[in-house]
Amino acid sequence: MITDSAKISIPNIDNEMKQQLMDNGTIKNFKAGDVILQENSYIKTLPIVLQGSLKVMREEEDGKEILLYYIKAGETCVMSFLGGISNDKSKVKAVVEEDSEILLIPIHNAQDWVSKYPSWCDFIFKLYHKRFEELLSVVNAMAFQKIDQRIVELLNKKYQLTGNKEISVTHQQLADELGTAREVVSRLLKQLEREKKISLSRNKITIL
Amino acid sequence: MITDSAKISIPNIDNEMKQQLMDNGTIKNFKAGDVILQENSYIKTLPIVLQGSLKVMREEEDGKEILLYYIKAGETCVMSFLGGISNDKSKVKAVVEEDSEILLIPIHNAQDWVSKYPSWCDFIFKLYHKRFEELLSVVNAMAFQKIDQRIVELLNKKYQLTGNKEISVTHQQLADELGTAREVVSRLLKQLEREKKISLSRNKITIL
DNA sequence: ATAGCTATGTGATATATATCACTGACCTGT
DNA sequence: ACAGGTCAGTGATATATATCACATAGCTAT
Repeated sequence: MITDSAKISIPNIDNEMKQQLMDNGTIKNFKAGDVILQENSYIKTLPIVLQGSLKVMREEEDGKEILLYYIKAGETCVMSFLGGISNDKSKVKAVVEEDSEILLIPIHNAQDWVSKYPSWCDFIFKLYHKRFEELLSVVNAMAFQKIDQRIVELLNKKYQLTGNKEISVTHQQLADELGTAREVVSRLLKQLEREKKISLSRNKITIL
Repeated sequence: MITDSAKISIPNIDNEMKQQLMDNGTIKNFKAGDVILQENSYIKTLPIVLQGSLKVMREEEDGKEILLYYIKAGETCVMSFLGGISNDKSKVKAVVEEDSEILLIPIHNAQDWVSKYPSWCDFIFKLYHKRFEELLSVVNAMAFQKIDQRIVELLNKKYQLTGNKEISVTHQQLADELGTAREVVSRLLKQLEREKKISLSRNKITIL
């Protein structure tokens, strides 16, 4: 399958590598809300985000969940990488955040390339490291910060993702991503509005 | 510097690789409590634990901290790996848990070997993955579990580390590792003792 | 325009954990 | 055996968050 080379823009990936990605991968389009990777499912492909973004969540049986990090354009899901190789079931859920175009690479290719192409190996290592630091900051937030600070940081992350100060999200969604209750989020958001840091309307929060 | 080959037992590391480790590494001994890696310090060596164990903590400025995971014999600190390469300051603190013998590898060697020796690359990737999952379980614990459950799991981890049901630890240490207060731990331990799950004495907790 | 749905606002109350204040128990060095 | 330190036990209280219960607001389809 031949895909459009122009679409693949990954930092520090050389042309030979890019050719491999094009020859072996398949491009698919997804809509916001689509689930790319289910918790406890087996992993057969490595998703590389070409456009849009995914969010990766950890989920508890009872439906409670918490946001781990976002996967942006030019990045991939490291959990899929070694998880796929060791034939693990996925321990996380990946959901499309913004409408996305995703390049799916068979997991065995992704593995082979590590020893063949230094730029690929480097790409994977750098991402592992980035995710590791992001997870660390989740741990940090949960251990040392109160929920109001965490809400502010989450809103800022969403702003950075899209560059838009108008964030389309419900209180329930924020509560889910923070692993808390909707009422808690509503109250704290109201407080932030009183402090003139944000303004609230239905399905939308605007950063001031 | 030539070190004793017999001491180096790392799963799936071949002899050529082992020779490299011996030729380029230095063995040092540390006592329980020694700090191997300070938060915010630069990283110049990759520590491989030959005997004993380390614990890796995340620390907040005000002295509050939380346990991330243990590094056991035959393992290394992945945070040091790419952190060292990108010349990052360490975001974690590593403390010797049990008296340890540690092989220190210059960080540039560790990096070079990734492309030269597939077994080394594999070793590093597998560890990244393992740590990733451990961090995930820390996130999980903090998000979804109450402190009493977390104490029980921490005691079990410590038991698995040494194989000894008598655990030498103070309530303060447990509180630090869980990121909570000593009184909270004392009360919950007392409760566990009433339930006949453990028995308490000064500096020691015995799992029943 | 109405019905029905989803999202939000908010009081009341429950619970887990954090903090403060103090006591006594145990250990170590002299 | 005593002094001074560290460790553990525990009441009282404060705080953050979770849960329950309900009211109202805004959107959507007919």
